[in-house]
Amino acid sequence: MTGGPPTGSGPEARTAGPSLSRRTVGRLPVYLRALAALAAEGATRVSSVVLAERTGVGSPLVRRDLAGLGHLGRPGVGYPVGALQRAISQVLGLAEDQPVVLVGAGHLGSALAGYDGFVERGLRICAVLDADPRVIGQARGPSVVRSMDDLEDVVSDARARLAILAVPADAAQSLADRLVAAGIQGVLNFAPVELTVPQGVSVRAVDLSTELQILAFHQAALDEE
Amino acid sequence: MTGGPPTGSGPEARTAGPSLSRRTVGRLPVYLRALAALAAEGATRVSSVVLAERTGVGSPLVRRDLAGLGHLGRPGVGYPVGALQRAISQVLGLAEDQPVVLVGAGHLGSALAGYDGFVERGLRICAVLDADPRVIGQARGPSVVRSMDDLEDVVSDARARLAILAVPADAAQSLADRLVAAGIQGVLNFAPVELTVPQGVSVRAVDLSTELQILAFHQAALDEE
DNA sequence: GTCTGTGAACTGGTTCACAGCA
DNA sequence: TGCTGTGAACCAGTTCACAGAC
Repeated sequence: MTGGPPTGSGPEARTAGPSLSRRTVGRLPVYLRALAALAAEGATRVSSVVLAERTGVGSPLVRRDLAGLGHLGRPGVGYPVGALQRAISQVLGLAEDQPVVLVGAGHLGSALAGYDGFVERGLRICAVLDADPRVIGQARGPSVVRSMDDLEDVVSDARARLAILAVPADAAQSLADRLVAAGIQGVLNFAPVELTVPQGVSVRAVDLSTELQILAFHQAALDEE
Repeated sequence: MTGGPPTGSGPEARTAGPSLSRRTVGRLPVYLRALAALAAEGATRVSSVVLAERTGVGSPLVRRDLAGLGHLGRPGVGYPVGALQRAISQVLGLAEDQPVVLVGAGHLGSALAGYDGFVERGLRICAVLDADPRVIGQARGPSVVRSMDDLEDVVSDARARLAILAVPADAAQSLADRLVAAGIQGVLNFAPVELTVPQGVSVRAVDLSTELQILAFHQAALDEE
């Protein structure tokens, strides 16, 4: 996980500051995933201990995180699964579907375009763009690849605020600039470069090579004993 | 991020404990990436301030992290780029190539198989496996897809310790069990489920949906002002 | 008895500020 | 003068432990 500087004033600068820390926000989607599984199993209530087991988080921390969402839990009973799902979705801004522009229709972009997990959680890929004329017009998941020239139009037509960058490293910065100029406020970057963006725009970086290297360390550490 | 308990006694329990903290290890690959770029530009020395600018990390922290690798920096001069690259690769266990087994040859697996970034940093995909008979025998990057039945053979033949799981959620846990039984010590998991593994095995999770949801929060937070 | 929410203690990680080497 | 390495101060985040609701 890299993630760079989240770029944007601290979470405490908000009205009636719910004071959800960076780290807490990072765990909310994890809870959401576990809650979806519990709901599918028919559970209607869940305790902090069960949620801890399902997520690997530690029950005191689960309680502290969830307490920040408002008084949803009932002592002696637990948390209502449905209400908790709604509360987390609300806080994450996923109460209604959020359009996402996917830039890059290579292998990785194609994988993302076809990923079911997004739409289930309020994220909808509203367009797929690529610069290669040979792939324009082809289907990628439910979308059809459009020309990179349409970037600005696509962003403003869909009123998208989130974008995924799945392009080669050398194209990433200039595309990020165009996305931001078009109104994008959050970029999920898969290119192995550090993006520079203005204040108020947030970037999260997923560098596959970085993740593997971190794993390699643990393995190397094991050896050394 | 998730990643579960790094499983294994603390980093300080090692011989001549270099005491690299979890967070520091997570930043080392980021430095490595910046150093590769600097080397490509012909730089032979770099200061903590420049490295900070290139990575977004903050120069005091860069110095503290690098100090943990041994006395590589020269006051008034900076750090030698090549030596720093070697030192980090060494610590990460990437001094010589590390074989990685890729499980799953769907869209995501195919993207990973063709990703150049791995081999440049000491990670080599040594085999690609899939359960679907229709894709067995097809090329994925430089590899040919083999049957999932070969999993145990592939792991032991290559003496692989690292694996990437890019399979549907419902297949992930049982494949993880097989990988671990075959000798894998680190798993990079792309399936949106929490894996359970024995002590001594480390897991890092990359959940694409989770990343986007975190971004969505920042964007939602902006609105609220 | 069970389980939440939270003050208080604690841990680890980051920044500061500066001593010392080139 | 420029820059590293590091003790000391600082801060965020986590765990502990328990009061109080059910």
